[in-house]
Amino acid sequence: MLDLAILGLLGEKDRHGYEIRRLLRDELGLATNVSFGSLYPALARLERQGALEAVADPAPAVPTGPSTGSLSGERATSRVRRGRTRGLRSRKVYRLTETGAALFSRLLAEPPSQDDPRSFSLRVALARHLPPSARVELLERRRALLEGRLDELEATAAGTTLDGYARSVVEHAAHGVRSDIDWLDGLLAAERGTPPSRGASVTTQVAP
Amino acid sequence: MLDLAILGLLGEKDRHGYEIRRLLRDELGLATNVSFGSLYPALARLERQGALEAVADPAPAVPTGPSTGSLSGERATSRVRRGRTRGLRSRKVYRLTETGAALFSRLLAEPPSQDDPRSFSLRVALARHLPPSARVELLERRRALLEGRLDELEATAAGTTLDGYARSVVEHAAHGVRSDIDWLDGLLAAERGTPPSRGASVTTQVAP
DNA sequence: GTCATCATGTAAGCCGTTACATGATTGC
DNA sequence: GCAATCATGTAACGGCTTACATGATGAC
Repeated sequence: MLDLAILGLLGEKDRHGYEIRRLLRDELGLATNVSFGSLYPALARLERQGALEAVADPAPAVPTGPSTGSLSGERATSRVRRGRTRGLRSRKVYRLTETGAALFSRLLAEPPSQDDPRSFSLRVALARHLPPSARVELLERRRALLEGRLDELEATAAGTTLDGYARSVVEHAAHGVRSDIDWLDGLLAAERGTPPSRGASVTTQVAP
Repeated sequence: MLDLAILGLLGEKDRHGYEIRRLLRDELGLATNVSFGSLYPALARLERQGALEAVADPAPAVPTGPSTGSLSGERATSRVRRGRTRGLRSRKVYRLTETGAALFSRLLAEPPSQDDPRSFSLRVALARHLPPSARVELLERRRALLEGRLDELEATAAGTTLDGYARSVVEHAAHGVRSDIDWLDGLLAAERGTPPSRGASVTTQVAP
């Protein structure tokens, strides 16, 4: 999970750990901040595995390239390089290697863990890196799973053993699942180029 | 989390582990089955702590008594005792002790972990055991938390850096949070004896 | 007599957390 | 010069999962 998210973020551009943490929170859906105690070890591990490599700092100045985003990088570099001799406890910027890119594809393609909805959401958030057929399969698998869960929830709600509070919880859960299914249907419709219906458009237009 | 759920279930009546697992799934909202590897150790631990005690077995057959409680225990014992000499690997039925009941109240009252929505849902499902003021506080705290989360999500969605898929994920998440808030508002209204509005009633009437 | 289901448990390990420790940069 | 914030890391631990091992019961 974390690995996949990190790799995905690093696919866009080189970044350092602290920045990744912020992006994890508000670029991808991961509501809560990942803790450092899990982020840094993950980065270290990925580096050991050869999926990432530390690039002393991004953009060794010298604007020889047409680089995008290098400007800020350059400034950062010069700042660090110029820095106090004590240096080295500054940002550590990582770059995705080819091995890492391959790992990313592999992780992204593998089925999300049944539980932990974040595993699924993350894959959708990164869906642009997936071939269209894989996208549809991802969405449809999830849809089937939710359909099953909805049945269970409705069966439970039909039972008579529940008191008001417990029943309300179950009914609200069922409502949430229905809403998820509707969302997936919207995404699937967009995926197939079939606008769901004129007038009532899906909340988001997904196509590039 | 698990402890609280177990204690809650055992508060109603004596049960054995396997049964608890089933109830965890479809009586309380806990969608997915708890694994044995986590359930049985939890039961053992609670027993060691004196929160539970094993009562050889409750009542198989022999409808001699109107018994609630101890009588059935005796009968159960007899079945197990009578059993194949190899016995003893049969069901192990637990009863909630007073210590356990106290522990239950304590756990139920303490604030749910911010993450893991199940922690909150579980408390709502068991809300009948909570004094009304605690119920309202539980719901309002959650409401405030969700309100904050919604702001964050909307801010993220407003950002321009997201591609279609990521944006859709964030927007759907925001929708879910709004739906949760509406649900809480319904529960709070019911809690205060103020029916939300005529015509559009809440999905569930919570009052006894 | 054998298969499915009910029932209890142990062992290893994953994935994350909190708490702690440290250093660098910026603004006042 | 000091505080806030940015930044990286380690240590200990927690809760849950999977996989494994075992036994009892009932149906056919």
